[in-house]
Amino acid sequence: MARTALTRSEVLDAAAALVRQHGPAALTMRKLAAELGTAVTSIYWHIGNRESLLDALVERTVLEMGAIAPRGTTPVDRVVSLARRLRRELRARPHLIAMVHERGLTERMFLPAQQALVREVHAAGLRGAAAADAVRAVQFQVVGFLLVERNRERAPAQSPGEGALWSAPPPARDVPRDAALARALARPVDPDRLFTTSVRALVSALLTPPAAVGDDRITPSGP
Amino acid sequence: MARTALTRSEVLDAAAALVRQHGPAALTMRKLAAELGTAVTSIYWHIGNRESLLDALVERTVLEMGAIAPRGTTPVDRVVSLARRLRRELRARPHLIAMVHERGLTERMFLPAQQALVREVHAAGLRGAAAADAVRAVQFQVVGFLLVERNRERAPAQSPGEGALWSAPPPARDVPRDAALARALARPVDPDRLFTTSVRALVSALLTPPAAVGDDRITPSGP
DNA sequence: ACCTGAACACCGTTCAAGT
DNA sequence: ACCTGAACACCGTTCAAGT
Repeated sequence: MARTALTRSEVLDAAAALVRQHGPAALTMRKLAAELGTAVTSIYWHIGNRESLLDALVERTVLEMGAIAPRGTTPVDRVVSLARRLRRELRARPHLIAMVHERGLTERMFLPAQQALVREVHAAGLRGAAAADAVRAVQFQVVGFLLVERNRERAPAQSPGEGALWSAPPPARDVPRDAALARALARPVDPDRLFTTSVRALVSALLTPPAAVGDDRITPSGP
Repeated sequence: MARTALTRSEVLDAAAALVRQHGPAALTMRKLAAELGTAVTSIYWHIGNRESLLDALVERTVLEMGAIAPRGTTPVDRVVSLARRLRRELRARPHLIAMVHERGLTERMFLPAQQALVREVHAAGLRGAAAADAVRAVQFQVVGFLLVERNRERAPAQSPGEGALWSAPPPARDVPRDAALARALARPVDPDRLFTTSVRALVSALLTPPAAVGDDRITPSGP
């Protein structure tokens, strides 16, 4: 009995520790109370129910996600560097990022990064709606890649995986027989490389003006 | 008492219905048993525990996800059409897709689509490792976009959202003041349009070799 | 082979009662 | 203002027992 007064942030710290080590499922109110040396119900007084506890945890993570500075000289390089640093930051907090995602707050967490993107896209000469499109395309691309990547890491060995399927002869009739391609697809993905390649392709297509060599693109009209 | 013999697929049907309507959290063994008119423990005999029930449900969804045929004439158009049809298919099954994702099976679910991509990328003239890179870049892009989109839909009105932040003057010093851009970013995202724009940008950057204007593509006979 | 109820060990949450 | 234990309504899972 008679421990020092329980504080909200103390509860959050303990909860964050539990989540960090064993994932959000391991965070039960009773375990948390035991960890803190209090009665379960004290937590309710300070934070409310489990849901708002998780919300508070997520809120914290979002705030910790500060602004990021780009590097490089060309606009494409700078945007790519932004994307890569974002990716590194997020990969350091897998569980909490997942919880941010589950709560639909991923976008908000990315707002500082969005502002940096706006700066670079503007510097590249894009204006108005076209600039906004470019910013959002990159943002979706980066966040999306991270989610896919997280997904893949959780299930490292799937069966049948790409490897098994592509080292055998292609099952569908009209899939071309390209040995080098099949070999490449049978190898595991190198996320670093794929990420950089993808972002660079997207960004250079978005930032370089169409150059108008007899191209058919005018304004995209809705389908 | 005395209902017709319980079958595995009957259990799965009932479970799928529960998930479809109220999400996976609403799928409790007791509710499911009540729905089926059996004892809770009968389910254990047929399927095992809750986890393997969910696994079976996910397995089913993956199998339901058949191959998809591309449309259009140019390689870029055909790849974009593949991406768009994939997106439509997946958006029809939000809860189950989320469960597939949680189990790290998203990649496997996309294997048929991957084969279609290989076909198109090959037809566009890419070979070997470069072709594999292109296929994977597109695949990650599509899956990633879907995950981000799902995330956004779950939290339609975030505060402070992009809107609030961009309709006020930019908080960071060196964020450029571009009224049209700010207005565009304050408007809600149009996912259809953004998706098509992004995929098209990525694909055209990946498929068009840096030079070469006069090349003819090598035919696929497309439906 | 299939199904059952009882029991166990866990949950989150509420509430009246303490200080 | 802060903390408590008891109690409630839910879980998933096991198991011995039925047919």
